[in-house]
Amino acid sequence: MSDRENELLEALRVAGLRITLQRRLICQVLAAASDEHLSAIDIAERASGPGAIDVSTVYRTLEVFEGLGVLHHVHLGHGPGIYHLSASSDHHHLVCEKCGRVVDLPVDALEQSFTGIIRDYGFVPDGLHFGILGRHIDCSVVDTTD
Amino acid sequence: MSDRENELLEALRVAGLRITLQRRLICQVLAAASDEHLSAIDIAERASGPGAIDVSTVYRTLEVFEGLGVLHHVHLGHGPGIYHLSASSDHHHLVCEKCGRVVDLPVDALEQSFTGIIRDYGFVPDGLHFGILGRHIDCSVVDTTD
DNA sequence: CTGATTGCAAAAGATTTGCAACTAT
DNA sequence: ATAGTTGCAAATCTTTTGCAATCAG
Repeated sequence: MSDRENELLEALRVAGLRITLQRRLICQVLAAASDEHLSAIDIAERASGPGAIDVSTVYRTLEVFEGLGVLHHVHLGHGPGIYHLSASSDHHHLVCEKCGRVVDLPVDALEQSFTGIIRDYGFVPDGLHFGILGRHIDCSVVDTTD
Repeated sequence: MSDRENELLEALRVAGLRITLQRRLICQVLAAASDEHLSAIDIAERASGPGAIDVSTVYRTLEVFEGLGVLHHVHLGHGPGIYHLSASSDHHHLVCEKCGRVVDLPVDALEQSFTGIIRDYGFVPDGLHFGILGRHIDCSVVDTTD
């Protein structure tokens, strides 16, 4: 059992919540996929073959983990939200509207501009919860598809 | 009839599309609400009392206007997309996750940081299509609600 | 006239919820 | 034992789509 997986289960224990088979499986999937962008349905399918854990259970479990602060979800454009272990969430997502690829952007890369916004607008961007949409340079050339 | 309203109708004419009563009404609503954040359903309701124009018609009409480049929609967090006349869309939306208020942010305010991202990541953020979530300073103080 | 447009109803996709059965502690 | 969890089915919400009827040009 990986460290990350154990961390998640430990968070449940500390909170006095129950550790069920379904939760174990979900933890495994999350820990194994820390660099991927998984939707709740992806997680349900990976957790033990297609359909084995009900999506409602997955949503409820993910909600619990978010409440414990060990998980976040982000929205990368249209389509389902995607889930991330907290420690691997400290980056923004640059989502290309053309090709769909996602580039990770370390938080500090935007920090300076955000400082200006905080000063001038009294607003603290979270930035981790929604992707930043745009286009790769390669995808920015002449384009009649949209 | 306002200038903006006329512009929208003119865009339809130029494209050889038809000007129907429903489209006229939708144009009126859009022109009158250029500073508001309206969802498709808001627009349907305002267009002529509750339920008078079918939402599917509203969605199709808004889609046409987006295709003509005179309208954009943005996503400000969860919930429905909101629609904006193009000329009034040249700002980003700072959406407070706590109080829900939206602060408009001129594009140039983020331009500099985006320049850095373009250079370092080969990525051109669009930024206008999704809101930037975060919190007002006032809403950032101790908070146990999430 | 004729194709563009509409309304209605139904579908789709993501997420949430009610509830009875089940299980970890 | 009992409160937390699960699966299932149904509901919700936003948006899309099929289709026959209607209407603008």
